Amino acid sequence: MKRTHTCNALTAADVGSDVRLIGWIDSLRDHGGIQFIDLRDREGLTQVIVDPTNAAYSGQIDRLRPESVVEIHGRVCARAEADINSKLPTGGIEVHAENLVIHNISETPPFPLEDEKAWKVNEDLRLQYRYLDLRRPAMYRTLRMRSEAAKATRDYLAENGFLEIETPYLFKSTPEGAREFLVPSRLNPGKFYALAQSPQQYKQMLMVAGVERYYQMARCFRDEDLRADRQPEFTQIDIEMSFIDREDMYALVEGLLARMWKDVLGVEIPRPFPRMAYHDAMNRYGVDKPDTRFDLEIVDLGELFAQSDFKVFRGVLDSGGVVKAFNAKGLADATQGEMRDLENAAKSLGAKGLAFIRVSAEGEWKSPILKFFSEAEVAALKERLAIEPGDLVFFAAAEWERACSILGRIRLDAARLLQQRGRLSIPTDRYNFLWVIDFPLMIFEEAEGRYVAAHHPFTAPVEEDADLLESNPKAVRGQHYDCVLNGSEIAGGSIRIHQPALQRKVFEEVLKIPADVVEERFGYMLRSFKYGAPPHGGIAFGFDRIVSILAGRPMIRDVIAFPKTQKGQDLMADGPTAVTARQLRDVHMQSLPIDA
RNA sequence: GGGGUAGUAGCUCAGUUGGUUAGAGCGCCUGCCUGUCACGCAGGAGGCCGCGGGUUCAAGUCCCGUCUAUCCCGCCA
Repeated sequence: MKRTHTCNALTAADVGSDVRLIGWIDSLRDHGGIQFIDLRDREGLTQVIVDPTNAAYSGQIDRLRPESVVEIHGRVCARAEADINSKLPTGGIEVHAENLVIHNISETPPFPLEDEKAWKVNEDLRLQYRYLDLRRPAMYRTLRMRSEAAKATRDYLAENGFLEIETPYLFKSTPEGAREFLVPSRLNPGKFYALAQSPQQYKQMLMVAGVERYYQMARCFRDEDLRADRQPEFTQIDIEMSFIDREDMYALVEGLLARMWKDVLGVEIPRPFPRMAYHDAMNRYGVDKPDTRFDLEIVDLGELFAQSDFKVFRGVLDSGGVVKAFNAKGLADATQGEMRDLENAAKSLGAKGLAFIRVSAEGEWKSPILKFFSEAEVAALKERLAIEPGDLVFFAAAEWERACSILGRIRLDAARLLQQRGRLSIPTDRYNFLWVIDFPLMIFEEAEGRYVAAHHPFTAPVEEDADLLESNPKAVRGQHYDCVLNGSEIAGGSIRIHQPALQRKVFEEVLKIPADVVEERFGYMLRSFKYGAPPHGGIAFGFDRIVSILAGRPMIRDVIAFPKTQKGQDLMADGPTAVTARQLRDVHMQSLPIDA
């Protein structure tokens, strides 16, 4: 080994020993007659004393630059009392260099590598030089947390009898779900693989195969537009179990998350997790992944305005819609710009406008719609929404789901504004895990004029609802469950259908997929179910999202070693690229002009 | 596909109603310095103001287009 110790290892106990250290020059302080080098490796920093008169290396030290890699041979010395640096674990000692080997002189880095400065650097530059970005302690820390989270996962699942099994990334195209990355087949001219968007079908086949307990840290590929929390390739903790029901899955998952939080953060999380029905989540928080760390809950005003003279509200109610509101407590001083942003956000979700009541510090109500309310309605609003001076109340009147979504979005935006004003605190070290359950199995897709699976077509209906499959599909609840943490969906799964007849019925009669298409896409699956498919169910965790929450980073790019940009580019290696005509010919493809 | 934000020195940014030679901090280079740890001091170099077009006597600044990054909507069974 080139080193005897890491740069975080030496303490007063090592004084007098001869050591070899190797690492990067974190900083270089030249005082003329004496020079200080902070030598850095992934573990920490050690101060090295360089004597410019030392003939063993005096000819070389002028070449030293920050980020160069050097090997130091020297003796550990105690620092004088006044020179001790209490900010460093190694601050009580320093290494006096007796010899120095320069392994690599570094050019000046294109951006500062100090954590506090680097976070402000343009991300495209950091991505282009990702190997330098990752050298920063904060980035190394997230990589390490990710590794620890993966290890906790493997430890826990292995202890619970799970087998880690790899499934193919090269799968066949199943255009039912997300857009896929296509891979041309050289050996099968004109045919294509698709990169797996998830191991869903394989893991169910493993259950038919009698594996009983499967998991995998699976890479998944989806060719959809990206977001701060979405990458074209991402990692799932993919789990499937046989002979279980929903309660077994909740217990397993709660145990796994508790283990991760314990092993990575040293935090005990309370169990069992609370549960909330999808309808309650939408009604109270306006989303299916509520952040329950703060209130600002939505209130239904249907009864209040059922007989109202205010035509806008009354009309929506009469046509089957809802009227809802929530009190953004203490936000009456929202600026015009902020109100405009909120209204635009509401409009982007299909609102016609964003009605509000602003209550001044003196208690005066100001609102464009106030004149339409009766005195009784005003009094009732005040009571239902606990309206006080300084409050700002938002309304939505629309069909149920739209009204919920609009206020759900405004609720989150309002919370952010309240946070900026210091009137609402949403602790980042609070972990509100939550099960969202009782999702509808199917939703009616207006554009296609048919029902589509809300989750995926393999989800089993809740048993007592199964009779409604044909008569009233939208009333059927699925045995689907989402695990939500602080407003992020971190896992989702379901108990699956394991009887071939029911699965075929869902495909053909409910989802209206033609029989020949069902046979082509899912024929093998239906066939397998005829040979004794066990009852089974599973779940998949968004591993990148979990790690980003553990690490306290707002975007998953920060917890992926080599992420892609919003346009799917790898700025470091510079992909994707064009390929040669020869490569295309090999896979029986031809490149056409873009506008052809 | 749509909407927003940003792009000025290696990095982070300032640049007023369009007006002389485009600035600051950090970094970089040179020199000095034996106790610093974001060392200090003195001096210096460094600019296609993203790119293309337009308006104007005059554009970093105004207009149009375009590229890149980013945030959001659609999309993500």
